[in-house]
Amino acid sequence: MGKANSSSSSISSTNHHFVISTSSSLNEFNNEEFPPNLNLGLSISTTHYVSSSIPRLFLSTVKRLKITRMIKLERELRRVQEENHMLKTTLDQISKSYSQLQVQLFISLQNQKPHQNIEENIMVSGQKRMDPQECPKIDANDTPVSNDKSNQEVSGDPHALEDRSSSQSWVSSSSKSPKIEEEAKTEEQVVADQLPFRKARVSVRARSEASMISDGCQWRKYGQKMAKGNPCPRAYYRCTMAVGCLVRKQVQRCAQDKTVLITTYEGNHNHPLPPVATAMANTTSAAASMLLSGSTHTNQSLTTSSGSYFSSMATLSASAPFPTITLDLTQNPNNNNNNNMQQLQPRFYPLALQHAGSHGGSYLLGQPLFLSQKMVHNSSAMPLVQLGQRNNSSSVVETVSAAIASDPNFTAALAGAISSIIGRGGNSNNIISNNGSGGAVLPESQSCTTFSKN
DNA sequence: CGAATTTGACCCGCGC
DNA sequence: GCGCGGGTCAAATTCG
Repeated sequence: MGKANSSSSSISSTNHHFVISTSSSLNEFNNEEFPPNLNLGLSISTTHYVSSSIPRLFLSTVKRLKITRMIKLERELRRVQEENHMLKTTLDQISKSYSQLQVQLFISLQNQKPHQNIEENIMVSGQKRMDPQECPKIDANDTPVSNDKSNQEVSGDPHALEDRSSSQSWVSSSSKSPKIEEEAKTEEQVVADQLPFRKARVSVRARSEASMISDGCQWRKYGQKMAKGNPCPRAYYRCTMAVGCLVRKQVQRCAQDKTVLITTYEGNHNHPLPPVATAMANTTSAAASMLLSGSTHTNQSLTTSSGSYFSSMATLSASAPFPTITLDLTQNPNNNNNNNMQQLQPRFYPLALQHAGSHGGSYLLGQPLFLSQKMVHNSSAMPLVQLGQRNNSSSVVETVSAAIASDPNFTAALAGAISSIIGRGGNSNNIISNNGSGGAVLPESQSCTTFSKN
């Protein structure tokens, strides 16, 4: 500013004091966007007193000019702050929309080959297709292992998102080949560029007597520890289906109800998964995606509509250390006053699970879908997809995609996905058999599949 | 004998 | 800085 301006400001008699306490918005403006005068005005953040030696008339004139100027600056500042606030809000919304679109895109891509055989294994969300040599063990799991769901969960969108956010450590510590490592790194970079560094987890709680529920993947135990607050030890497993697979899981019995087995998955598979696992992965990935894209909002409870099988709620926790999705399916479905639900009981289990502890002998299936969810983000409850609907043609992916597309509320998306699973009943990929009524028959023991927070 | 599991030691982050 | 707890490593052990 010119000399005149400088002098005028220096003789200001006002006690005008610019406080730029919430200057974050201002900082975002380029200097060029700022009127030169504004910069000057803001720079004068201290009170300036009048010199008594200056003629009174001149002083009042200067004072008036100064006050006028200050008022203008204040208005400008207010306007800029409001504009900045609006821009931030808009950016926020765009970011969320972008995340959701990413999920949908991924799901759509996967959906192009939804019902292929294992030989045509689909790369898990956003993951590259592996060379047969890189994943020699994959064919082994022709058994329609249901735990795919766990895998899927890990490998699905959650992977896409989680992996990107969490795989770095896994990759770096793994013994994968340089080629794989490079590819994985690329994916990670993509994710890292797109998402904040967060690590999502998806847990599965199953009511089972077995020590572990098979999920279609091959796991190797690498540790066991006693966790605080739980008399039951926690076992640590890593996926061995492919070299350098980033997925790990923890298995522990619920302290309150030892019949409930809690399996927590983390990371994305870097190899193809059995179709069933892939389908589930899509569902869980959608959940994780929503979780990750929702940022840290306040926890919210969501009660499903009365017409669906989902009587309780799912829980998504974005709180540290890891955002986790919790789906509690262990509750007794009979408590649900849904007629359809009871009709399916007690023999229909949407999620095929295999008792790993029994060496793959018997399969555990989740009880009739019984979801409990708490949503972290979006509060608006979306109408749930009726589980009673038995659209065999709709895949989990499709359902989830549609649900997410119509509303970001994950609860609904998950509900739709699971409902489609039920609807498919005796999918060839499932171990469970179709009893003709669209439900899967559960042999012997019953288990609940639950996604829970660790 | 090789692969998988067990288990104590170690590392790291976090709270006090 | 120290202790605690979660997670991982790796040698020892077990299993097929």
